[in-house]
Amino acid sequence: MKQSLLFVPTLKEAPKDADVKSHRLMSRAGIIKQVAAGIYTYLPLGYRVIRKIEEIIREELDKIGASELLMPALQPKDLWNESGRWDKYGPELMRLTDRKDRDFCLGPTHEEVITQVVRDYVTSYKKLPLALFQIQTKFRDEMRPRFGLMRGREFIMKDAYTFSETPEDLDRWYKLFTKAYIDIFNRCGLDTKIVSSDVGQIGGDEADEFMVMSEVGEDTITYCDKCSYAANQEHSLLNTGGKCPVCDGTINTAKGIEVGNIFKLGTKYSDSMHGTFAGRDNKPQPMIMGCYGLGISRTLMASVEQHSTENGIVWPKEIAPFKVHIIPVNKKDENQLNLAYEIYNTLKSNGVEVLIDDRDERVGSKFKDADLIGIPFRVVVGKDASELKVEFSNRLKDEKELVLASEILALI
RNA sequence: CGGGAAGUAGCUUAGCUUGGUAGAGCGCUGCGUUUGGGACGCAGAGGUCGCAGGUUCAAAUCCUGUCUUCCCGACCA
Repeated sequence: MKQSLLFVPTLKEAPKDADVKSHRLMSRAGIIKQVAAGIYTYLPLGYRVIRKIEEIIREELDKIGASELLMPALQPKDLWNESGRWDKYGPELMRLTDRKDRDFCLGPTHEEVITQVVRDYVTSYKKLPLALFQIQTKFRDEMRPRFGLMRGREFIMKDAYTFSETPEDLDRWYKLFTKAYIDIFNRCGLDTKIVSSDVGQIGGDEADEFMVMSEVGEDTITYCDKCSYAANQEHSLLNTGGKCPVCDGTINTAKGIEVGNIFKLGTKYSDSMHGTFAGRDNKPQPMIMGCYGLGISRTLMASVEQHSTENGIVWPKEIAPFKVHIIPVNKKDENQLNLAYEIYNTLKSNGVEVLIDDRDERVGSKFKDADLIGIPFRVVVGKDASELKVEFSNRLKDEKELVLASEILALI
């Protein structure tokens, strides 16, 4: 892609409303633009990262046998009355009426819709188990949206639901999703801790959260300094210096961003919404459900929070909007420009996502922008172009070397 | 929803105390000079001073109301 054609509106100064690092950087780097409190536009660069995260999720969920569907954001009140949540959910539920004055809400989550879908089609144990997921924009009228993409009123989420015949099968799915989540977050370059949590609004029997350790996190995690014990503080009620409930270690606390949560729902929704199937004895029994959320826009935010300095982002390889950034120093120097395009074409024809800064900017501005937008590999084509040499840097390792243009493909 | 802060050009902001022609930096347009870390000169464009009412000869400035945004808290994934 030519940078002159890519819409990357970078800013020298961050908008004053951006307070946390990731918000400042994403605003300055042309990743997102705020539209209202907790509502954002994903600009081309940001949307590329979103799609990378989504693809990783699709690959990993495909591996465990979950299939993707897409449910409506707009949902009728009737369905929410079935589960009883129309009245229980409170003002966080975005409610609206259509022209006939019928009540609807914008889905904050999709247990009701998915239960309706599955109960109407799956009527026998022979059709179980089933794992379905979607990637969709969710709506929650937060009392206080904050920290950029951290807590939005509109956000992108992957939500999955499993339907099992037995508790043992639910346990199996729960483990499969746990493993898939670990792989997804690893591939997104995020270091996560799995902590046990309260079941909250969604309800159910058991729940775990995937936390990215960060000072701007809203949750407090208690964890043991010796063993692998970790829990959300609201759940564990432990404090720093306390004794580990599992071993003889000591409890520490740290802030975390919740990027994923998984719940064993049990029969909460299949009971209230008649999600039953004919069992092996031909008697109706409720489907045993699990639900598995993963905040995609929040994962983007957490990743920037973790992989950046005040000067810019350094994307983890797998979610970087591009892999290589080529910067011709002086466009008027034919040697440089030709070599830059030669490298560009070679990389492109080898399937490498590459961005070339072909803009009529001074090189200083190009470097500053490149630092900001954080593409992991950088190729600077400058004064050594006549000898076919360029400066190659791996920004993840912060090293620079002069290499032959022909070597680049092997270095990335 | 309680407490605090802030709304002036695309972004950052000065001016407000003490009412009297709305200023700067960045960005943008044109011309020239520059060209390995956000260049320089000259000439320009761009503003319902959040909105509504009030006081006044006169309001960005004073008063009232309202909307929006951010931060802390409570709540929530």
